[in-house]
Amino acid sequence: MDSEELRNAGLKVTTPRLKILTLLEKSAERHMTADTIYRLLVEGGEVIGLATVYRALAQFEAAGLITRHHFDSGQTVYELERGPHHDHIVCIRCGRVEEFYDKVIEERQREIAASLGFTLSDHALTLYGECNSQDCPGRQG
Amino acid sequence: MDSEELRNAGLKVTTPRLKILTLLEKSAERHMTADTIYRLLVEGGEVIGLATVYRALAQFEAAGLITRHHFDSGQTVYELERGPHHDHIVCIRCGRVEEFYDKVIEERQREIAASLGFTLSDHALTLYGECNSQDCPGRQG
DNA sequence: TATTCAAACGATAATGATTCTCAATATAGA
DNA sequence: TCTATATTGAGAATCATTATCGTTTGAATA
Ligand SMILES: [Mn+2]
Ligand SMILES: [Mn+2]
Ligand SMILES: [Zn+2]
Ligand SMILES: [Zn+2]
Repeated sequence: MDSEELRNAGLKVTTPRLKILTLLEKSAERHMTADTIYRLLVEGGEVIGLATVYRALAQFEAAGLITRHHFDSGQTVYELERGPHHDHIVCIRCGRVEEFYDKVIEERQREIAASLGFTLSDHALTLYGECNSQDCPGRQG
Repeated sequence: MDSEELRNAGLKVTTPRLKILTLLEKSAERHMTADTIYRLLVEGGEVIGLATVYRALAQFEAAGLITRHHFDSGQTVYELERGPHHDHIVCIRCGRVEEFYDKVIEERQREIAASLGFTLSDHALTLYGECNSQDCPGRQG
């Protein structure tokens, strides 16, 4: 249950936190902005403040429950930390986000950091391009 | 001369643009925020507006004279487009930025995009870690 | 060289995302 | 159930960036 996750993370089990966590789990879109989360909850009839959403997301991230990404769109997007690490490719036309993991790239990153005298602690890799989805506007066809 | 660069880029040769371009060329730090550029110019006795700096940087970028990066620090940083493409590693303690280019990673990116049905147009890769610089605060020793 | 006018400028207001403040409320433990 | 404390929601504040607007300037032309 979500209450468990919050307790394990050292966070009090509160109604707003449960609402947000549940939304993150059930939503079809894995990558969402704070405002999107806020809006979805409000549209769903919930009473919650935008500041609370931001606060909860910051706490979830500190607890390792979620990760945040800065795609070029400007806003920060959040996603539930489930499964192994991965990076992203974003369609510059329709915004679709796909995930990938590449062992070779991950290894090279470690080697590069080491060769430059850095102790690697994190990385951000995002690819941008045009997708071939049937729903993507601007597809030649 | 810098005037040449502006003309070739299809931009009028104006005093503010020359000041900014010259600063970008002469500054020891290759990666700077708009505000840093503005402040350095003002401190140097120049009269210029922050809005003008932002405008000029946007035009320079559109003209391919500079590139912009979004490191996790929040603000956008700009750098003169000189030499070949490269990515960055940033020290999370002192903010030092080093550049690198890795052929293997670049190739893998193309392959990954293709395998996911994307036409790759750009990418952003930034590594984060702790550097071993003598000047880096928090170094053990 | 003087004239002209669209482009560019600088000051400042506006915007959008995120964070802070604070009085009211809810949680976890006694 | 009672209490101390953490959390909440509304709205103000902040920070980076962009838009507005009256004035100035670059560069083409007379
Ligand atoms: Mn993801
Ligand atoms: Mn660089
Ligand atoms: Zn698409
Ligand atoms: Zn350092």
